[in-house]
Amino acid sequence: MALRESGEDYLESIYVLSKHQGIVRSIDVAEYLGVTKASVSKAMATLESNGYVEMGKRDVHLTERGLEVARQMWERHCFFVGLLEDAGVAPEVASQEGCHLEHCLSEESFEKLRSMLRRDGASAPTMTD
Amino acid sequence: MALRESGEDYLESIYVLSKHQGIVRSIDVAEYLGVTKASVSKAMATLESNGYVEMGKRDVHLTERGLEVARQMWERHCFFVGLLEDAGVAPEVASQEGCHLEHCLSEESFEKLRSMLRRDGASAPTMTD
DNA sequence: ACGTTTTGTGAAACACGGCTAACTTTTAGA
DNA sequence: TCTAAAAGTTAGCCGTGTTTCACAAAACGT
Repeated sequence: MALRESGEDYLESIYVLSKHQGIVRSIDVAEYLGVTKASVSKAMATLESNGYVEMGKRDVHLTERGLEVARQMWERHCFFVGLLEDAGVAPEVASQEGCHLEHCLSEESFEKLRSMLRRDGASAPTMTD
Repeated sequence: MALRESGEDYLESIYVLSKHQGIVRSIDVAEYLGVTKASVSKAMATLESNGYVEMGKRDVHLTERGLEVARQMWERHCFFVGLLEDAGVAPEVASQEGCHLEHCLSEESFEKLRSMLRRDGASAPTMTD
């Protein structure tokens, strides 16, 4: 089953939160994304059944497969946010809009765009990979 | 009521088709977007009730309000498609992915991005405004 | 160790945007 | 002009992703 935009967002947020916290719980994801814990619960069930995450008693973590997607999304996020910030967009707006841009391109297209614009990892929005 | 991505796509396609044809019918929009005429019918009803289009006996046309949105979307479409093509993405892929990119940014952010990348109207994908 | 608070889940509902199927209306050809 | 094809509408369904509300299960402080 193909991953949708919201699924990618969930994976990405688990990835980002795990860098801050180590252990990530559903409630953390809910707060980070601004959705209810019921939404996270439902989403995690789907992601788990598709092999993107594993759920322990009181934590969620990415599988190898989920990690790959999450890293890619985060990379794109950083790229687009940096690009927008360089263009003069306010960080908060850039971050918000980058969240949508990051889901629009295929792997190949993204790589081509990044090569052309070669932003050389400048200004990761919050932290580095 | 705020316009969603699909609403913007409908307006944009009416705009593009009207430049080819003059008169645009629901069926033309359906074929252009690859959806059923039932979907167009439903969408047009919503767009009309929100003042974006007006429906004659056998045509649909944009209101001033709808035209403004449509032109903006088309402008962005051309920008992103051109950008991707310059990056080496195949025209067909670029066009498809541009369709999604065009909905991600606010007016302000788009203008800033365009200023920075200054692509000077090069290579409008199909026709000019 | 017990009760309170926090966290997670399940059921039911909703919005959205598509679809099919059946129907009506319009257009247009013989 | 009349009938067949094309175009449009309506009703009902589906999948996705939310929500709220009620409840279950852990975790934690005293």
